Amino acid sequence: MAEKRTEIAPGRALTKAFFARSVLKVAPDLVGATLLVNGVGGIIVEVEAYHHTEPAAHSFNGPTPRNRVMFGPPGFLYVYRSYGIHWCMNFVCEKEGSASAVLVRAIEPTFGIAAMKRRRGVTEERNLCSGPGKVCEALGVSDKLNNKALDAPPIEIFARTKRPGIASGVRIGITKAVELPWRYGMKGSRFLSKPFSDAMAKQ
DNA sequence: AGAGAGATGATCT
DNA sequence: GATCATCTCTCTA
Repeated sequence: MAEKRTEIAPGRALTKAFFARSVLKVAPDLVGATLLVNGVGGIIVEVEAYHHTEPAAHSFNGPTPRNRVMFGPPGFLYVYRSYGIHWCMNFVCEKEGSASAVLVRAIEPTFGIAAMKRRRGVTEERNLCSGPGKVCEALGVSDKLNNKALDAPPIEIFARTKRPGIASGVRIGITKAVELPWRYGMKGSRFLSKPFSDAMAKQ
């Protein structure tokens, strides 16, 4: 039988103004948007918000060489090395100095699936982009894209055309501010890094 | 299906 | 020297 796919088409291209809002508004608004890097990517199904006022954020202790992009204007990409092995990508939000960002945690692959399979070394689509490190490997994101504008090549982000059901819950893999429910995802998606518990789910 | 451990290196104390 | 916004493999069930 045919596999169920999300029925959200790419809408208009997002510009920096989209990101110049509260990170807690931008994050859920990104669920359902389409992210492409050099034409490869798909529908964002899971993100997390980080803000310099809470200790889980890289910006919590002020600017450093690594996190300086977070302290700049919104609409730029922050890429960092995770556990010495993986890359993770973030969209800088709010206003200059706010040092807030949205971590891209999972994508439903729709464009360039063959390239993603080759880069990841796996064939199962559910395993291509179901985690922040996997997303960057599949989309070819590394520190070379750090500080790149989100509305210019090689990055394209398109608004969603309809609002999906949004689930929220606590963030994954962190040791500080573990109680904040700043993880957002598409309800019922098969491409999440981890399911949302029903208790935390909301419209 | 869930738990545990190893890989691997930049960043910061 | 410790920490870490992760992933994959192996082991037990």
